[in-house]
Amino acid sequence: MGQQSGKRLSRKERERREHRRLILEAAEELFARKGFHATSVQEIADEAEFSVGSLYNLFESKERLYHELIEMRADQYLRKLDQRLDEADGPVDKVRAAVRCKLDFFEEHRQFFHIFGNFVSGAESASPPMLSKRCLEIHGRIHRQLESVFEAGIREGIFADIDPVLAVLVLEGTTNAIIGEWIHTGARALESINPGTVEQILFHGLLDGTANE
Amino acid sequence: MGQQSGKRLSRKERERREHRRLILEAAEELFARKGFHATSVQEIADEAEFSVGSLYNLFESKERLYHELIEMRADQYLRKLDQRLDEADGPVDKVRAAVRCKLDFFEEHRQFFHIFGNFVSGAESASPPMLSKRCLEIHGRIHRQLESVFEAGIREGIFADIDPVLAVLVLEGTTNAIIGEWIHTGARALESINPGTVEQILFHGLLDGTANE
DNA sequence: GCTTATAATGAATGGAGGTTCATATTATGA
DNA sequence: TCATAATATGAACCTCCATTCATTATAAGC
Repeated sequence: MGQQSGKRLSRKERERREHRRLILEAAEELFARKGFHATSVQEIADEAEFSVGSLYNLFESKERLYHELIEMRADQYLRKLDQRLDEADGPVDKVRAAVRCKLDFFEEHRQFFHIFGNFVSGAESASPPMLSKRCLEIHGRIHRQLESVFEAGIREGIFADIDPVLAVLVLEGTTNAIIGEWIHTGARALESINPGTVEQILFHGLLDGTANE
Repeated sequence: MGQQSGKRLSRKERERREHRRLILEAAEELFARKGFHATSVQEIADEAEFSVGSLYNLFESKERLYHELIEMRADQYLRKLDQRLDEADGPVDKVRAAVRCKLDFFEEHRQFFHIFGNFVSGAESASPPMLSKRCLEIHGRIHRQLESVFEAGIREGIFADIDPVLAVLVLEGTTNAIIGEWIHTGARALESINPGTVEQILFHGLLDGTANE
């Protein structure tokens, strides 16, 4: 009985995963709207149309559920970023790709930005129980990916000779602020903000290129 | 008895304020380290060496205490920013002043960054009970101040013709990311990050000025 | 010193919510 | 159809606090 070999999963296992997915989605919605502490397990279960007990059959604890949610999205994002970077040619295009990738991702997972936001600000030890090892690792990988793009660009003389770590921070900080504002003002889609303008600023800065000082 | 006219406060009143200050400081330390929900009123009282009851004589509720703390720092920051902007001459210098002001402020109130971070990411409705009206108003004022700097700069042809709102977001996002990283890595002081470099990037962008495309 | 007003105290209260587990339900297979 | 295993359920349990308030300590006025 049971455990199929290789790819194929038993119906049981497929159902289990589907149920987990449903609960994770319900949780995302609630965590995003009300935060970790203000969301009760009962509410999550209700929203997903399961009992509390079932939820606890699928997840070890509320905290673990929270972590798995973040890990899921972080993984998803990392995969998307890797792919887009791979498709792009040359440092400038790769930076463009990274910006678009992030905007696209958070347009699709708008709610997640509220959750993600908690660890933007370096709030590791904060209330929603600190990120899991796994998350920090993904975060590190994303940064390293981007750093290497800048390193390449600097080597090729395309980017100014700036600490790549700083460059990544500027990239991340800028996109975060823009996404935050965009979500905050409830704009329907990111059309309202032209990604080209963002890139324009990132690449050329705020000063008028024609004038001086 | 009591209520002095004009400036002079009764000893009672002065003590009252001093006690409030002590509690706010203790609360800042704890909220920053553990977040709003994970910090108990008992702990705050202990840290400040008061009884829980006394704390409740001085503050209406835990939530109000939290809000007053944020309002206090936000006020402080707004005053500092106004002053620095006033002292600076011309748009470029004013932007420089704004960057330095922020770096200075969070170097002095490092802990507060963790609390502040919660609302950077547009997490208005999140767990630490949504910002007070007052806070949002201060936040708005800060942004408007900066926007007007950019507007002036654009009018004078010094800055590129970019939506001032966007320019402010870039400024805020960049500095947030840098301060976050700086605190995160536990650097002793902001010397480790040269503000000049930050300004360099903000003004001139990431591309090498000498090369092209 | 005595009386009264003012402030400080911390044990008791009440409510909220994470987790468990005895029971009920459904699926499986003979 | 019945016996057995696997799942689902939600009420009860237990812990943790925010808040209150009767009591005690302190200060002010006489």
